[in-house]
Amino acid sequence: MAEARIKSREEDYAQWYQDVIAQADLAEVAGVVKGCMVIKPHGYAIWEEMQKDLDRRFKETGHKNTMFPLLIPMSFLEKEAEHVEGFAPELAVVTHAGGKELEEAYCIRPTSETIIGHFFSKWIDSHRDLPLLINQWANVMRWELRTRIFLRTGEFLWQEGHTAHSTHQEAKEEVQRMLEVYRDFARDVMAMPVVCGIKSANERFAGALETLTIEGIMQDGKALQCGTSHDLGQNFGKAFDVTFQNEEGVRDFVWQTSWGVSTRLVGALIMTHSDDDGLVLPPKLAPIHVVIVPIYRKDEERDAVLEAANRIAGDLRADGLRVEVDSRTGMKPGAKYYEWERKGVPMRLEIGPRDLEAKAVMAKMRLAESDERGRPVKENLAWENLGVEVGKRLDAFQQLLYDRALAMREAGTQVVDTWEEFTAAFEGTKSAFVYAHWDGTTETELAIKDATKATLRCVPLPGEGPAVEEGKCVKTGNPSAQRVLFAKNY
RNA sequence: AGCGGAUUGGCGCAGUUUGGUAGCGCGCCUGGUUUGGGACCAGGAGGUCGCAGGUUCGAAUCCUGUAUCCGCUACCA
Repeated sequence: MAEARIKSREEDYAQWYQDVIAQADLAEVAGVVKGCMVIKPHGYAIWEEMQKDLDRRFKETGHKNTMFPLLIPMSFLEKEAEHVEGFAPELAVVTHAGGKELEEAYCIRPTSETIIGHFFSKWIDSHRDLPLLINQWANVMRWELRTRIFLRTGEFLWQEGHTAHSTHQEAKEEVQRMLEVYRDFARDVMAMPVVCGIKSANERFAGALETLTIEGIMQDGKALQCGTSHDLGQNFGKAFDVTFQNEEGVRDFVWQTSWGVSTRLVGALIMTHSDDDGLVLPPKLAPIHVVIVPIYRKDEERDAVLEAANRIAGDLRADGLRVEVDSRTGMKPGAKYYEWERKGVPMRLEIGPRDLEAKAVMAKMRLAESDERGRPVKENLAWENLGVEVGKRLDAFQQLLYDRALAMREAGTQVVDTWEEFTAAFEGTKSAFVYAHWDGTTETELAIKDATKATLRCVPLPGEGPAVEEGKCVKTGNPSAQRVLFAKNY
């Protein structure tokens, strides 16, 4: 009876991912604009929850929001050699406007370091202007060759923080601080454990001295870069002449940082928690915490049930919960159950005549155990103190998701010392988080990628990954200071 | 960008080999009966077959070009 709306993860992981997005009604490929997506209300609502939480964290760390132009003069990109080399191949360029060819072409921003650098040079004169701490919520465009919805699209939403400091030390502290904001957000809000580390020279941001990253592991063992924080040094300061006079009256270039996360996080959320029944959302990001499904036969029952459902919804909302009453007619309760489960709603309350009698509701969590007859376990909750009890269960659900994700990461993590073990971990389409010694050269990094498709995700920061010890490179046998993280990636 | 596959009502597909003017399932609309894990009956609406050329008396079907999507590769948040 149950037609397979969602391909199982085991059968076809990539198809499963697309099916979950379609069935949860999160987004769709635009089609009429190559590589671009339409984010639908349920998907956008998740992004809005992410924005709300992150925006608060950015403001708590002293940043203010801004808006810079979508279009950037082409000459701006060319001012920083590595930057233009890195981004030129994926630029969309505007050559005509107002019915005539432009004197100078604009590109649609792939990121805003250059145009922000230009304005920083206008705004900064004195050490008293520093630090300058801003953020922008924006769309950017990178003309990628292959689209994967939420993970890699031509246009995407993100935030980009840009800061300027008087010393390199202060800039480095900012880079670290914002990485920690991302890590905390991933862990505490997305229920997603991440590995914090430093990108190799080969993987770092075009124009940065150093790029810090948070790397998440997906259910298929592949890594997803979930956020980055860059130490730009004085590269953009020099390119855009961003200088200030220090306390001694000496003019110097500012030290800059930039950091960002994107709507890719929605993809990370899906591939961390969801299952073959569809989307699974952590309560802290779920647009709907609780859906109430009324059950009735006769009209009199219907009125009484709906009245109770609406009253309960009102009470729960007053407790700060996001609640929806599914009062659609002509749809059996079972059909509603499946729909809300596909959409990832963490908790469902069923209320019918029997419950009115008992002054209670039946509660079912999105990840319920099944009984011996294969039916999901439900729990009877009294009306009295319902908000408190629901809140407890949502908190427990948030924790459960984190625990599951952490267990998944542990099961998918290996410490490897031989090339045989290394290649075995990445055989065929397999992937895992593999910690192995590396000799520190780009040459070896590329040779490993060539042989196994595994990429160097990061050099773990202190406290991340296995205990630091010296060893020999898994590929070349040359000396290595510590193990680094390899995985195939999205 | 390279190689391969695809594009036919909202969705999933058949029809293409062998050219004759489009069909099925789901969904949708109306009415009725239903409603504690994906309801049923009856009636109904909806398609210039991705787009542009060409061949032909006639093209969803053959040819050329092109766009978009999917898979692998490559590039990247």
